[in-house]
Amino acid sequence: MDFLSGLNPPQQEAVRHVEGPLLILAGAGSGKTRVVTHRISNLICNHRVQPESILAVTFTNKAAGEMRARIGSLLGSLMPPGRGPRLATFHSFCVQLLRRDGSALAEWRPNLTRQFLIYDDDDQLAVIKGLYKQHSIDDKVLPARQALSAISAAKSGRDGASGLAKYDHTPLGKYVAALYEQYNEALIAANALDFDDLLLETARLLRSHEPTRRAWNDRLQFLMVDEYQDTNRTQYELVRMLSGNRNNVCVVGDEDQSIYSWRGADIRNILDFERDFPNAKVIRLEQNYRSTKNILEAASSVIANNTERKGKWLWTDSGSGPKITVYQAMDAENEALVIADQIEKGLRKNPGWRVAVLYRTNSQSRQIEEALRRYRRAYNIVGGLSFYQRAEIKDVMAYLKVIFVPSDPVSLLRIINTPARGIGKTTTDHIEQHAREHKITLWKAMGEMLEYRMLPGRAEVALRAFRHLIEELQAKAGDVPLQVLVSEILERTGYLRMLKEDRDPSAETRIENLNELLNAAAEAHARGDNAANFLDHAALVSDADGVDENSQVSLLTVHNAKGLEFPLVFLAGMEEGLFPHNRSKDSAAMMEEERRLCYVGMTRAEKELHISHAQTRRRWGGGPEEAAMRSRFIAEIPKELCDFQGLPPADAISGEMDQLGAEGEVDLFSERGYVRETVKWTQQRAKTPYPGKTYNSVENIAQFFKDRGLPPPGVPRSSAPAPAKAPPMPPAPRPPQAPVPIRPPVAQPPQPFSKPPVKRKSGGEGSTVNHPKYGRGTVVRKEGDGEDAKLTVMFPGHGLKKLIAKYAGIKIDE
DNA sequence: GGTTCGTTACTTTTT
DNA sequence: GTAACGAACC
Repeated sequence: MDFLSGLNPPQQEAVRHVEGPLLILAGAGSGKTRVVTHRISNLICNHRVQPESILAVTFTNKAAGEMRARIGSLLGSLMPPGRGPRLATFHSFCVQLLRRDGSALAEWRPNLTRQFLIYDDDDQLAVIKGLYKQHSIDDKVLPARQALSAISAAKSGRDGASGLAKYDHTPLGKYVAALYEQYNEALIAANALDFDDLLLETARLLRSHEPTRRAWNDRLQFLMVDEYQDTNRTQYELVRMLSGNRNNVCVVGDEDQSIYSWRGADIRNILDFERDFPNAKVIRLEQNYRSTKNILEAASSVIANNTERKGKWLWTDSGSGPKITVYQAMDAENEALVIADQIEKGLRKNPGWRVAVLYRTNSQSRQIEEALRRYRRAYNIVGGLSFYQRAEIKDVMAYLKVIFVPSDPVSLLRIINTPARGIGKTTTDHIEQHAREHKITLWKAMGEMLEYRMLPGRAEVALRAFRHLIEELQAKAGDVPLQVLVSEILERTGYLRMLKEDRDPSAETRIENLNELLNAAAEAHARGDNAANFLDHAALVSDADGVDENSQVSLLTVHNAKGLEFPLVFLAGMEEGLFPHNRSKDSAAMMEEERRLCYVGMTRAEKELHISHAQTRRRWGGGPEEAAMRSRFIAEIPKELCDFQGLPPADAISGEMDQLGAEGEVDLFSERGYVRETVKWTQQRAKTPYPGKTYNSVENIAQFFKDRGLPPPGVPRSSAPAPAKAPPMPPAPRPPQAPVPIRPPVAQPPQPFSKPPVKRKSGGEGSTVNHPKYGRGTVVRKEGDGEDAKLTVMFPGHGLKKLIAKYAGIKIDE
């Protein structure tokens, strides 16, 4: 079978390459995913390579899934059913390997069993804070977060623990080294691995345990690594050891897109590849298939200011396309409104386009979200606080961990008094002290103290009841499906009751999140996952996994946009101090990374790129408006490629002024008042008065619309399982009068959402169902069939609910 | 022991 | 604008 057609010569060369090391320097948009998938297919189909003996490492789980799907469709029936290449991120591959062979590590890491827990960021922080408490270290002297990042840098960096030496001469020095030791000891004692450990311990296992290494070298014949420029030292070692003597290793990367040096990524891995793997073949992919000429030239001009690069100049066959608009807003609010306005205009012209708003910091999303909500435009936000990071979800997951691994101190302390059950600080302090003194786990200490009646009466009763509760759940755990266990946790621990009795409006959203968790557990069970897989999954999902292609508008950081493309891209907040970020101003190397980040952002755009910045911006809510200068990166774009718009820039070159308003149809010269007029009109049309209160947290979005008896505008947070697309809206009457534009031309307000096509079918989309709690609702979307079908149902007064037919106990009306 | 309220610091980027 | 913490109350 031919996997070469439609590819350019260097792409073909890469696909044809079989044995030996290969470095593919793939510029932005040069079709590298295509090359990788075609190459894997070629190996399987034409070179009789067993699919399982290929390991391809991607940057996100989502990228792995997409690659799997593409290879599947390339090979079709040629792929033996139920088989396929191994596709994973470094972290998830390491978890698989350690869950399988990790016991051998106990020789070097006492206590380690294959049932280890994965400690995420929160867990790590809890460990540090526990140590602080133990040693009475003041968090103000050395913020726990800072200690953690120092420890992580020491673990994953090139210098190892000696990297801590730089703290020696600081007031914190005496703590850091000790903390590093004790932190690691705590994890070892808890049979837990943090993200760094997953890589480090896998490397140690392969390095030190020959049978394991040999087995994996036999198992894996071909290795591929995507985004190689963002691998760290440990990942490099893993690549070396996994490739064995064969050196059938193919790495794909672009030094201009290296944006993770701050978490240990080492650009030398790609720069030195030819030295590390002698006889490596190098292939450059320099034809860009993604962007217009203008966008590509602008991005290339920016990145050309970096010195630390191999140097290349991408080219494209495509037309020049429109100029890049550079909009100067009065303030951040205006910037957000103008972006929302431009999204409406853009989507009216090109209804099928997917749109991304990219920014440097997550906190910038708030104002953009608010602007989009004013326009009633559904959006998908990636990152920020993800589903599995929410307190209520973490609480329930902590119960699961305690049930299966009662020795885990972090989880135990998290839930021992959540909901409040009379086990207070004094009691837990006692238990912790007892555990430390006798060098036993908290769980054991708890047992001993109960056995020997070492606690005051009230505390003892409470603690005994808690222990009993956990033991009962443990007894059940093995026998029931995961979702039943989760539901038992919610009921028996009183967690659900606690939320139901909570008058705080956010409690309701949290209950909804827990329902989502139940759904997720049911799905996991249906897939054949057990509790351990479920916990692994929760720890390893990444923000970028939450990108939803079905969503028309996505909000995300530039970091999360890596590897993605959108016809219409907004790059917001291009100001000195923000992008490039203030913290990167100290060193030239960090500034170059900011520039690479800017390059990544710009090259996401296929058709149109809109850059914006504000003259003033508040650093935080209550603070003052602070003057902001536009980013140096804007100045690095050739002026003839730009269309300068918005307020006359204070720092503008006079020639730019001529451009203002000259472009005719699309005019971005919207003062705040003008955009407000547009918004007002929009709201009249949609009959959704905007009360002036800011609904700035995700929880509040649902509330906002619920209060008004309206369906929510769309997907709230990406990481939560996504509800269906925008639900039907009541038809809006025409406004009495269009606003008098302060300046020409008028922005057309967005159209109200049209009703999705209704299929009349029993239990299908459009049919009515009856739910025991929510009453009658309309099925908006249906996935799957029979009793396993997943229904997204609109319940008037309760909003959108995603249900699994079998568990929800709903009746379908005919 | 639990809850409420006021103060504080906070914003890079994330597997 | 808000999350996290601690003091002061119940």
